Amino acid sequence: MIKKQIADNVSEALDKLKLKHTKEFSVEIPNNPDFGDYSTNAALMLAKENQLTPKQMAEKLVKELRKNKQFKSVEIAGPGFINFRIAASLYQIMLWDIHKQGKNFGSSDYGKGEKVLIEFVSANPTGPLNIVSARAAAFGDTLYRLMKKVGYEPAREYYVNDAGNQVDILAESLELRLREIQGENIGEFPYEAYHGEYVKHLAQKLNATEGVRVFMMPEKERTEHLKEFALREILEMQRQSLERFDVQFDNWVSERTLRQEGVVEEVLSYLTEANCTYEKDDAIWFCSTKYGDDKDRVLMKSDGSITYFVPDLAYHLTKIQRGYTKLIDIFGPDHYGYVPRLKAAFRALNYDENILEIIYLQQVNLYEEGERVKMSKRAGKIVTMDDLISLVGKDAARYFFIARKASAHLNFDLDLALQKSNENPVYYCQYAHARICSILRKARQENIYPRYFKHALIRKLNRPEEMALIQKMTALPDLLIDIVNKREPHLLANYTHELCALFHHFYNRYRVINPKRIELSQSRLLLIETVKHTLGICLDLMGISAPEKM
RNA sequence: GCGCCAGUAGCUCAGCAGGAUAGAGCAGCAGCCUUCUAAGCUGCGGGUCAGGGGUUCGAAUCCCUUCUGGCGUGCCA
Repeated sequence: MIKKQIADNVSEALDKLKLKHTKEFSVEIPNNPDFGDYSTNAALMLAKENQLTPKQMAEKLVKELRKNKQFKSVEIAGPGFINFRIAASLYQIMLWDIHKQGKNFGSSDYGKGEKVLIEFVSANPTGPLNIVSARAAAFGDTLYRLMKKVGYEPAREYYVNDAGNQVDILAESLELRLREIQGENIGEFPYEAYHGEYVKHLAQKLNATEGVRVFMMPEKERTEHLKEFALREILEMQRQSLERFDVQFDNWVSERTLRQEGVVEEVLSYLTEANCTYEKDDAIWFCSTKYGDDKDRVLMKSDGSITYFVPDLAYHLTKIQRGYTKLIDIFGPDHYGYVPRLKAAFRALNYDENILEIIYLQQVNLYEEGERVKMSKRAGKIVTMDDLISLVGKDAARYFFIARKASAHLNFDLDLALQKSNENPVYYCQYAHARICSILRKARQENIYPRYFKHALIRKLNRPEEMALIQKMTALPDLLIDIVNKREPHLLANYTHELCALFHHFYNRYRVINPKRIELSQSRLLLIETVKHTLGICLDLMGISAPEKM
């Protein structure tokens, strides 16, 4: 809010002084408070084009800018930075403005209602969700919340790969376990099959309800039946895990359904019409090399079955047909090699490939007693999303996942998370919120309320710690837009932590409630209530609860 | 081999569309509860921003290069 105002002030000053300004300059909050509340590099950036030295340039600007009463001071520093100190009165007005906005603070129409489809998690329906899925869930959901906040119309979608090879293997695994339960000697459990305990549980459940009846069906029917059962159960399991994580999807799209609707044939015909398929070695290929991929890709295998790529491409095309103008896919690191062919297909079919945006999440490594935990899905030896939530709780897990940027590997120390102590930074933020609530409760008991706006009242606020809190809060609306543009929700975690730090400093320095100084108390209550709203907004965007008490 | 991601304090990581003295948490040491929540605060120590070149008023940030680690490179999904 204030940044933009200052930038406008500088532009006005430049116009008045008839100085050129073709290059962009920035307004920043300096890390060193000695350099003021805000600072601009305008003189450094624009000196050259005006044939002045940065210092001369800065002097002219400063003279003009000092006429503005919102600035307590405007100084030149270093090689030609212009440093501003903001008058307390401006901060006071800002505070009131933020307070009035309540839960809407930070909301904007920046996205102009653009329809964005965020696809994430989309794990194979062959087992419980793992840690990477948990990371994807936290990341995708927070991105969704952020985009909504700044005026996009986003939707969350989960693509269910319920038609491929893997599901067949799942059905076979289930059948073997079922035979085992019924006393049959199945020999050694096949290497490729799913070894996880959950398959046994599913088999037990099926055995309890249907028993040997399963084996009275003809083989084909039986396989279908087992598949249906396993898919239903596992999807429900995944849905519940996500719910525990406070992640909901607007839409679950089934690959099988898509196939039944004939999209596979449709896509193949599109690609054929576009003249980019050919036959070789009994298979049908897509010449993706022509469109930037590093090798051609098989569409239909020599056994007549279709590759994963075809229905997935079809699925992406339905997103466009459904009116989305931005498609964001959140992928794990194992999909790197996959994206060029998807982009190639977009190009081949004359869609703007820039509609499709991929965010790669790097892998998550778990550490236990300083050792990396080795996991193997095949062997059924994995730490699941549910395990993690049970272990560290939803709030902590979400915070951990969001606090690291997507492109960085994430080392998750289980011992540390297990300790459930103050080592976990999420408590730091939640504690600030609970603390504020506690003060507000106390104030109510003493019949002191923050509600009423009076100039005399907010003018009581002038301490550096108070100004710092207000300054931090005013930065939120721009920050949210910046975060969305960069697709980097971890910046929100940083911000939240910083805001809380400012509050804890303030708290330790000053008393809020002081019956002898009612107006000061009221003004500080107004301040901390505003911090509470702001903090609540941040936590909510991350899907972390904001406790009233701890 | 090629591609992607990473290398910043003892550990985990911020900072990177160039900006002033590189930050936080944890770990270590020393303090702060008769007053609104000590899951907090204050102070101290801790760095060749992997190495080397370059671009410029200025580089952790941009370019080139070397080294190290991870991942990817299926007629799997």
